[in-house]
Amino acid sequence: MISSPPKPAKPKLSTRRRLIDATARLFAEHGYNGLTMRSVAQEADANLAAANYHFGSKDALVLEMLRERIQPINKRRIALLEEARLRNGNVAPSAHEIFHSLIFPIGEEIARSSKSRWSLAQLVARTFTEPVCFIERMHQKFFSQIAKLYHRELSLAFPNAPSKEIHWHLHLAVSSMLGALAQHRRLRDFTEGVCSEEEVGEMINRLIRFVTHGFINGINSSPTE
Amino acid sequence: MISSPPKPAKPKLSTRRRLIDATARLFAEHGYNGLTMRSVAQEADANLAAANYHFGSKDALVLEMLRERIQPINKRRIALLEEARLRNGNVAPSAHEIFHSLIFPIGEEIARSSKSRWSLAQLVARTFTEPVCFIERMHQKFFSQIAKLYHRELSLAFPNAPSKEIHWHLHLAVSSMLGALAQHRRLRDFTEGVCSEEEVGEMINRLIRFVTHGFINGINSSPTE
DNA sequence: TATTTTTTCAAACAAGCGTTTTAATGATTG
DNA sequence: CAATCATTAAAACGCTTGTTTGAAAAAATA
Repeated sequence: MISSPPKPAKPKLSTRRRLIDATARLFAEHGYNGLTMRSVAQEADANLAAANYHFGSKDALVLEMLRERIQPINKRRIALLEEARLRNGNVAPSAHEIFHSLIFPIGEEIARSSKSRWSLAQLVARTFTEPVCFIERMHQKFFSQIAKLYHRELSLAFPNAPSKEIHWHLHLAVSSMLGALAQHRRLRDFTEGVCSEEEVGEMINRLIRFVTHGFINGINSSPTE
Repeated sequence: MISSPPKPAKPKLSTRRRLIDATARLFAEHGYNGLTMRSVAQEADANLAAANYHFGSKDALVLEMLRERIQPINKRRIALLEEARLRNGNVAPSAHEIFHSLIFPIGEEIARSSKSRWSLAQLVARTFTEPVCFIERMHQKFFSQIAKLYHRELSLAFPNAPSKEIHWHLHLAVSSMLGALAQHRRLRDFTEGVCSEEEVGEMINRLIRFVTHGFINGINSSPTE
């Protein structure tokens, strides 16, 4: 017999919290159009009207979920860039440091969200793939400035490379990152069971090396003026 | 005055043909869930019931469209591999030749489909991103064998590399390819107008170089035994 | 031309969607 | 305790979805 209260296992989170978490899971799995208010309500163990009460609409709910999930990643990116700059004594960070700061924070967040580890990977990837226009707008708002930042940073690391080449290969690097995140759940199938989705850290490290090398060699084998 | 018939501009294609083409456009743009039978009928200038009459269901329609679009690409891939092998006198193709054969056929198909050039890029990418389970099954059917083929080919090109490393980096290369295809339509926005989506050939060539370098350096900076 | 088969069309079907409404509940404050 | 507020709950709204129906039109066959 235990003296603890009969229901200690469920310190039930707020409805709002459960709705956002459920939205994240379902959006990652089924995309915007495949996510329904009813499925969210069921997954969150809440009433159908709760989501509309707390957020106003489906759009606003998804938008809030995305904001909450993506902003800390971007802040961490900027922090890692600063860190590298300080470590080098105000010398421009290397390509590897730059792409580490871009990709590593995602790995950290995936590791933090212990349950259904790689759902965040899919969520980030879906943000870029979903055709819904408001996501594009949000994405532009959230990511256009950080894209400019990385272009500046890479221009410092490769002062001889033309701006257009940096644009091209940064685009390829970001696309590769998103592709790898989106495809991660298929890793086991694709590799016939040899590689496992559990090895998220492995994936992140290999991915950083992969895009770094792709970027450097791409830049170097292009016209330098 | 011309002797040709009064309506030479519209040698109207068969309803079936128009339905498949419309499905391809709308699937690429809006994904499976965003594609509706009514939108297909309107885009194809056909009756709502026509699609169900010719294909039986929405699933079957999309499946047939995907089969028709993807199979020629895979055949071309295998042909290019054969070509490279013959050119080298039965010596294993290089990494660049291998990834060229993987990616170049997509560029060819994009160039062939003159109208709305990059919609095929999005279509191929969406095949891998869409959560609909039957697409996953189809994808497995269409792509698992070709994945094995490329793993074999790369094992010959890098005889000292462990099989698992090849699996990892082939997965990254394919993911990068899909990511680049999916993100291609954002190229102009992402690069602040510096790069244009029109330069499909540019993109394909850079992409081939990018993943080749990423793969080679990734393999070489891994344990070799 | 007559007959059979194939294809088109408008209309309707049940099911699922996001959202709204109205009432009941719970918590907070005076 | 009473009163005010925030939250939950069930039911319904109008709309869109994929699919089916039955008759009209077109094409093919004899």
